This record gives sequence, C-alpha cells and structure tokens, in this order.
Amino acid sequence: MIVEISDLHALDVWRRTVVASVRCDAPDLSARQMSLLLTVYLTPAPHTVRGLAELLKVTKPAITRAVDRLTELGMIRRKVDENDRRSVLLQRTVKGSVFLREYGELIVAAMGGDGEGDATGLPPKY
Amino acid sequence: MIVEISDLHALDVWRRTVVASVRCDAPDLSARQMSLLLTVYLTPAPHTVRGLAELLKVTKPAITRAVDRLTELGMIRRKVDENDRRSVLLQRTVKGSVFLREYGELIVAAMGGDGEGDATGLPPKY
DNA sequence: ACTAAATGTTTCGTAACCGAAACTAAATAG
DNA sequence: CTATTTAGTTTCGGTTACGAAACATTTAGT
Repeated sequence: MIVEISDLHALDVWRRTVVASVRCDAPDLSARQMSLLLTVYLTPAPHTVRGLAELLKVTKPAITRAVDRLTELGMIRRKVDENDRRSVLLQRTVKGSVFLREYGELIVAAMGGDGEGDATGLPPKY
Repeated sequence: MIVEISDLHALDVWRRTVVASVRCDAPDLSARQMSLLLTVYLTPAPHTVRGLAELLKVTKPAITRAVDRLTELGMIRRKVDENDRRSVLLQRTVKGSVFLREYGELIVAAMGGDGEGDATGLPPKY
C-alpha cells in the first residue's frame, strides 16, 4: 500500500524530470548512453570499455558506440591508459559536468513541485 | 551547498536506477519514448499525438514513431476517438503498467540502498 | 622470440530514427 | 456542397544504432 504510493510518487518525479529534459531540447540520450555517462561521472575511476560492458551487461561494441556518441556531444573524452596501452580510459569533460549538474537540478525541481503543481512549465491546458 | 549535495544525491539515485534497468535487459528507451510513456500513464487522459507533440515540444512524426515503437513493445495502444475520428487516443496496456510499476520499484530500491542520509529533504514516508 | 590472451575498434547487414514536406481522412466553414 | 482546416501518417534522404564476427594493437606466457 504505502510502497505503491511511494512507487507512484517516484515515477511521477521521474516523469516530470524526463519531460522537462525533452522540452528543453536536451540531447535525446538512450538509457544505455545515460547510464554510461552517469557511471563515468559518479563512480570512481578508472572507467574502461570492458569494465562498463560488464557493469551494464552489454557488448563492447555497444559501449564503443555510446562513447562515440557522447564524445561527439563533448560530454566525455577518451584517453589511452599509459600503464596498459590496450585500454582506453573514459574521462569527464566540462560540458558533461554542466549537463549533469543541470540534470540534477531538473530532478530536484521535479521533486519540489510534487503536489498539485505540474513543474512541466506548461499551463494546465494539457 | 545543500543544494549541490542534493543534486548529486538525486543524480546518483538516477544512476543506480538507469544502470539497474539496463542491466536487467529492459528495452533501451530514449528520453523521448520514456517521457511519452510516463505521460500517458501518469497524467489524465485523453492523450493525443498533437497534445503530446506540444507537451514535449517535438514534431508530430516524432510522436508517431515513438508510439509505433511503444506499440511494438506492447506498452501502449492506439484507439480512434469516436467523438472525432481524426484523433487517435493513446491508452495504457497491462504490459506497460507492469513495466512502469517495476521501474518505480527500481527507483525506490535505488533510493533505499545508498546508506547515506537523505539530503533531498524528501521524507521516505510516501 | 613466438604464441596466446586481452582490449578496443571496425565491418557487415539490418533496423530504428530524424525533420521537412507531402499525404489521407475527417471535421468545419462559407 | 465545395473549400479549408485539423489530426495523424507516410515518404524522402540521410543519420544513428544494433549484435556478431573479424580486426589491429598491446601485453603476458613459455
């Protein structure tokens, strides 16, 4: 009972956040891309292709492609590991930091407006 | 200061949730698809292509494609509006309900398993 | 040195997706 | 009853993504 209410509330915070991010024209990242980005920024280094492939249980080429995309967006950077030149270390960038900080602000804003309010920034016509 | 901690904590809950969803082989939905799905399930009907296009500020074909994809996944359903047969009403399905309920559980689990204080000020009571 | 293993990328064929514009069908206006 | 508007889909050309398998590069084993 209480658990279900909690679930619904959490989902609604999620909805407000994702809707806000789509509305403000943020890059349309997939769940895989978002999970990779967040992992690089919020868990301790080093981050390698192989390590992320195991963590997310996806293939290595899928990680390579996600890194390609996030690199094009300027949100992540590749660097060869000098201790083992086979490995590629994934590093943060200023642009990625800005993006995620703003994303965190969207989440907090979505948590704040939880009553009757909408937090989509849209008049109640919808 | 408190706001920054709150942002980071919220982002980390987000990370744990998305990583968990990717790991358990959930469909790799984009932000647009997720926002559409959540809107259909958590905001009052009716939901039309045009309305969603305005809400999310994307083009109508983008909505049509997202609906196509979510329909293939069985998470949503189209129904012609009998009051205005030009309109298509988007409706929930059992499969979509199950998916979102499980997603909500992932979020709640991600909030609970961190071992840190709740810097967001969001009471765990809900 | 020469083999074997590990890391990450590329290729291959296929599927999903993008915005703009053209399009179908239904409702409304004149 | 035609003309126009509205809702949604489809088409178009081009981009992005997928898994499997082949690939180059680097390290480790013997």
